[in-house]
Amino acid sequence: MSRTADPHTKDALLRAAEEVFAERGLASARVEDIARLAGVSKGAFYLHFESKEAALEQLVQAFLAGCSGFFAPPSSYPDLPEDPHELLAFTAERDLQIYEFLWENRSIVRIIHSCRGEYDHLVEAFRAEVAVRTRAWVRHFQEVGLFRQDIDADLVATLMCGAHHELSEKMFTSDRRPPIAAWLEATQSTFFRGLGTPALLAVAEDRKRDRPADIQAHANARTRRRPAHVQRERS
Amino acid sequence: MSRTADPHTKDALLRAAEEVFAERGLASARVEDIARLAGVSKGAFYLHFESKEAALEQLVQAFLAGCSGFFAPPSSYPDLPEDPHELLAFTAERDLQIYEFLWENRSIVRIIHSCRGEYDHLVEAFRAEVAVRTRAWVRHFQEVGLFRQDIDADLVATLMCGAHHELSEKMFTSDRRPPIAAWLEATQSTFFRGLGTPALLAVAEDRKRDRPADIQAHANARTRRRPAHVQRERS
Amino acid sequence: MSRTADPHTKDALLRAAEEVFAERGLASARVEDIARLAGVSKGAFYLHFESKEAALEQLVQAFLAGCSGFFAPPSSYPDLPEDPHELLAFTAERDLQIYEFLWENRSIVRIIHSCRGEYDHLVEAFRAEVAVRTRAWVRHFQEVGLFRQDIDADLVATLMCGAHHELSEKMFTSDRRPPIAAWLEATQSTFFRGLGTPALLAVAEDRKRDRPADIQAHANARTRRRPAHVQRERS
Amino acid sequence: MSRTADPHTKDALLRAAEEVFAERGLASARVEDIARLAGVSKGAFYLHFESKEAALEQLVQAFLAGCSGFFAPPSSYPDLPEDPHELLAFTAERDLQIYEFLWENRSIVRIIHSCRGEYDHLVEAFRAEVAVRTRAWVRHFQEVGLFRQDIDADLVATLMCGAHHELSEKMFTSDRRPPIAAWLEATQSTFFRGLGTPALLAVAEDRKRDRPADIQAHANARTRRRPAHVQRERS
DNA sequence: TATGAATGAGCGTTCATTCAT
DNA sequence: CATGAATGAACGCTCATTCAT
Repeated sequence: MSRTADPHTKDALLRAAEEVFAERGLASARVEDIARLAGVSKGAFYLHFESKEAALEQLVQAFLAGCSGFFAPPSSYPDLPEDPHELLAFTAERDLQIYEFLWENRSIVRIIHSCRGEYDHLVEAFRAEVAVRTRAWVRHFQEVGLFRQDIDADLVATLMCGAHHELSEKMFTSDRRPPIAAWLEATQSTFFRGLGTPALLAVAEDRKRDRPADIQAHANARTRRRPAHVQRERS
Repeated sequence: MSRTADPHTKDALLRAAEEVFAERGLASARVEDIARLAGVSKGAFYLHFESKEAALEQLVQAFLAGCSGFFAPPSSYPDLPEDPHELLAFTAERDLQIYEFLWENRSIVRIIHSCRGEYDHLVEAFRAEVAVRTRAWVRHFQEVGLFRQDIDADLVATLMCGAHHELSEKMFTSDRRPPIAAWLEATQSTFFRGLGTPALLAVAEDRKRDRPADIQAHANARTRRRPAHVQRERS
Repeated sequence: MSRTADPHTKDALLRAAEEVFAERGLASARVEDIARLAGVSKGAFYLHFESKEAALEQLVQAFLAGCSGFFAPPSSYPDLPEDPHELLAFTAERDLQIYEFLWENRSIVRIIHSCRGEYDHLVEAFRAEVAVRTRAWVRHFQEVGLFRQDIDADLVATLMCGAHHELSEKMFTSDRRPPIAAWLEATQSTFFRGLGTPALLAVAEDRKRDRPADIQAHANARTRRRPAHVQRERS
Repeated sequence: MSRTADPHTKDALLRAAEEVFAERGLASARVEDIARLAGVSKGAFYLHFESKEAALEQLVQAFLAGCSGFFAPPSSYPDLPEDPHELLAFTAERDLQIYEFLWENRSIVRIIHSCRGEYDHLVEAFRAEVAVRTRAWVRHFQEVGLFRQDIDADLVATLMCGAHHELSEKMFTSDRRPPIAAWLEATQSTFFRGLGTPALLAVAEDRKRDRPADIQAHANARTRRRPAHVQRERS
């Protein structure tokens, strides 16, 4: 009976906000630009969001929720494989998924990277959580005898986060999809050598022999973009 | 040639700008705040700077020039030691100096980290240059047989830049000076193991034996704050 | 002639408008609030009223029409009693009815009192009319020898209007019904003494002796709310 | 040394605000209009006032302060004359001064009269205070035997406030100065008859004989416009 | 040089009104 | 008739920049 809401509008606004925020920064992103890019009026923006900040928050939180889903701490996997082979396979696959997700959400990642100053409360907790989880994984690897005992888990987590942070940024410098699998391979190799025990290196060596560089086979493992309500099928 | 302006004013404005930019972000830093903090009027600001952006630019470029001085590519050192021991000592000392400089200039570093969006042209070139120089050093280490041949210098430079980037940020999370030398020690150890040849590891092992943890001896090596043209004489 | 609209809707909208206007003032009353309070949509509001102002106008005019009905000039009563006793009884009863009506419509009265500035064209004519009619009554009382000849009917009408205006506002300061009859008694007494001839005072004295404070007998004389065209049948 | 503030600006803005508020009502008065009328820019307005409301508040409070000065309660006059003749002369003079002041500040009075709804907190206290002081005067007249004992001081104060309220509004309906003294004469006469004891009436009669209508002699007693911070000498 | 009052473009937000359903 | 999403003109306020002193 009523005029039905154009289901496109809110999504279009979110996408437009994503783009404008990523392009112009948060403070200088203009609501008018977002609305124009979404093809609606400024008023329509305020029909869907309390404020400019609220739109950013929705954007960021949807992304963060997605991230969290991919990057849980080891304690949250009751059936985490004990076998080193399988554990490495598991983490490798998880990293691929994460990078896939980051690639899909590269606009938001850029926004988040620029969330310094007034808006960083939105991501500070997230950054801290990522550091904590990374450290938890480092410790887990120490406990199962794959990382050396003489490393400082906290510092190492910092280095790994930074390296991945930079690597993921490198992904976004061009619009072409980078060879994620190869990058991860090299990154893992570096950190495994840098932090691993002889046991880890042996297993890694085994794995390399098993997978003769067929590592591109994941490219179809489409992860959803905005996981919840905003599907983005893309057959 | 009349009496020149109070040389204190411009300097005070730069310091104030540094603080306000770091505190409030670039877009929401107000010229009025900068002027007030410097103890001068808004008008005085415009006697010294074309615009808010110009002040930022001067600030950033003075810092970048300082950075460049510390972090030259290997080709610019005609007398770079060939002896691995000395080379490692040289790079270790250089890294200490860089971190010292970063710590001294932590406000600007924070600003630069937030230079996304509208202002990133100011630092993009710098980031790229850092990456290029890091890669040059990686290649140099490969050439002298200290880093493995099978690593991708470009990717590895990315990882190292990212790790150091994050590590330097970690420096700024508190206002207390962190144990820089220990951090660098651990970082170098990780990357040396991750990327080095057996030759490098042997040398590193030697060095560790030689320096029985006296690594705090640098704490007084005050580097000047704004190295180049921004001297703050008027003693 | 199709089925007419739900007659409840327009009425509900008028009631809601009355409440919202009275509560928030005219300029800051929002159509959306009115519609929500009436339990209909914003669109429905515009099915019944041209604009926000039109709704106000209907509201005010319905009230003014009601007022006019109660407070006609003496010339419009062909059978106005000539006997002073009866005339005083008539005007006393009329005043009670007016105050009763004002009490019933206190929301609108409050709105009207705030109708300065942009909307006062709606009530200016009414105010003027009230003044004119009051003056006509003053003159009538002069003609029948109850008010003194040496008073300025115009000025006196102003004073009386103002006094009643304030008195009626005093009614609305609390939500409890005030002792209207006593108030009117005292008010009439003051003005009768202030303006009346000895003849009037004698009659007033008589009347006071006749009515031994039975003045609350009117409290059940419910006058209808919106008297004229806005009847709320649909019983 | 600095560019000195145009002393005209703030005053011009206050006067302009007075006019625009009086003309358009508070809610729909546009800052831009005020600034334009004052001959300055919108920004200049905010240089002098925190907000639109703040300007109104300054305007109103300066006026209220002036009013209070003129209309103190009897208790604040230690040397209030006991002689009825002199007391009446005193109050008559005071009323003239008040009306003079109201006439000078008629724009603000109009604004205040329209201060219903969102802004009435500014004047509610004032209205209440006026009522309280009026009642105090009524009681004083009762105590000195000039007003009858059987009147309700509270109600009577309401009537008098209302009458004067309306009378003062009548002043503003045209731009020509009304015969204030004559109006007050008639008003006092009405209320003295309505409320006074025979003693008061006798004194009033005396006074009327003494002053053969020379009542316009006050017209040059210019009271200053904005009394507060702008002087209040007039010993 | 230095000041700070003045400017005015710009932006976030509101809300009366329209219109597709 | 009814709905409520969409529109867009306002308007309050901010702040970089100018300029008279």
